[in-house]
Amino acid sequence: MKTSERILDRATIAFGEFGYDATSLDDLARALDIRKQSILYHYPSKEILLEACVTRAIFNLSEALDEAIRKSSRGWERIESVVKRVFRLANSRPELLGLLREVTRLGPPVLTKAIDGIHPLLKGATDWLLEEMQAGRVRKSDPELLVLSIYSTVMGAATEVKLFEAIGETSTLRDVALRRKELLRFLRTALIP
Amino acid sequence: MKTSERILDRATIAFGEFGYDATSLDDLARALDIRKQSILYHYPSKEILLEACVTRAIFNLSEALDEAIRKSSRGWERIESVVKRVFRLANSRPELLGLLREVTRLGPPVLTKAIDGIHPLLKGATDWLLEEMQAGRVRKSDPELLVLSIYSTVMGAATEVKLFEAIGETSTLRDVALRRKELLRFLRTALIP
DNA sequence: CTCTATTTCTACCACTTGGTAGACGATGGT
DNA sequence: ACCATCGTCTACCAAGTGGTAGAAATAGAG
Repeated sequence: MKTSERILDRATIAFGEFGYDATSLDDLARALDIRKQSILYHYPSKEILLEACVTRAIFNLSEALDEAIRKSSRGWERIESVVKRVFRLANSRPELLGLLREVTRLGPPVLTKAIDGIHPLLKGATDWLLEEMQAGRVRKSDPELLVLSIYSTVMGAATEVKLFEAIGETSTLRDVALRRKELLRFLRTALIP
Repeated sequence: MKTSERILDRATIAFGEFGYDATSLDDLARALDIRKQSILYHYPSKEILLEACVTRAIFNLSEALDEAIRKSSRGWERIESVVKRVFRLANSRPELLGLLREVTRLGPPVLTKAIDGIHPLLKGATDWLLEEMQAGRVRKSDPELLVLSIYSTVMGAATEVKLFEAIGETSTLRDVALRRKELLRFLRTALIP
């Protein structure tokens, strides 16, 4: 595989899992068994590397969500499909969601760029929700706030696995599935009239 | 005020807002206009300082929630009272919730200690929810998972102000109140039969 | 005032950080 | 065979990291 891609993969995992500040270029280089200066050849600074990770992560995320959206088009089915896809993603590539959360923590300027990438997704979601509300398939309320509510709920449930583990909740596949089911019920009663 | 308290205040804000790794002892000392070694006199290491911050933050949090709980005892009223209190806290002392989130990100060993402190709160909440479910005042479901769902929902809504701002949502007091109202409606329809 | 304990300071230190400069080697086109 | 481009390397560096040692200041008790 191309070195630049390997760096991006590893950096995304490290930034998403341990955080930007806690990950040094030396750490990355060691993990990749190359020299730090090779990283800096492909990505001239740590921040540029971060931006590259974020851009690609958002692209991957959009892909996954688009796929989930295409699967079903209306009402609860689509919401369910999206939530399930996010959970699958949280399981198969936790670093993607982790990175996203990390970015909101870091604030501008990375956050600003990230938002630009996510904005179409949010816009699409609010527009769709509005339609569904008007068609009476979703309880009426402010669609924009609703999207954010759902976002933080799903994000929280999907990413706070570490917390659950520390509390004593186990995290086998079945447990995660159970939480997903519970969350879906929670969302469904809140959203569907 | 006692120096050790001043250090604790400032460190809690810094750790909660910018993160543990991004905050150096030199930064803290500068902000407090004392020398780094004075910090290390009161708290022999950075990690010990963090633990002290977390312990106190959790104590403050427990206090606030206990107060909210005492205000009303049953059904939706109590949930509403607690959520409102959390939002007030997120507004008046955002660093407390920020620190809590930071700790879940950092993982053990700090997280382990933090959980010990939070556990009674969670236990109280699940027990109470179970009672309410049996009394038919709250929709029946797994109380433990429900607490975690509510936790991440409220936490998300309360802390992701930065994200909202970056998206373009303004964050005046009125806007926050609006989001709170929306969240309460969301919770209410999901929880109350 | 003096003794003692507490607190804050100056002066360092070993180590890590992100980043620069430039040598060395591979690869492919002419 | 030659050269140019690309990629990786070694060798450094200035700034910042958490932390130690011990000197100076401060303050309360006798």
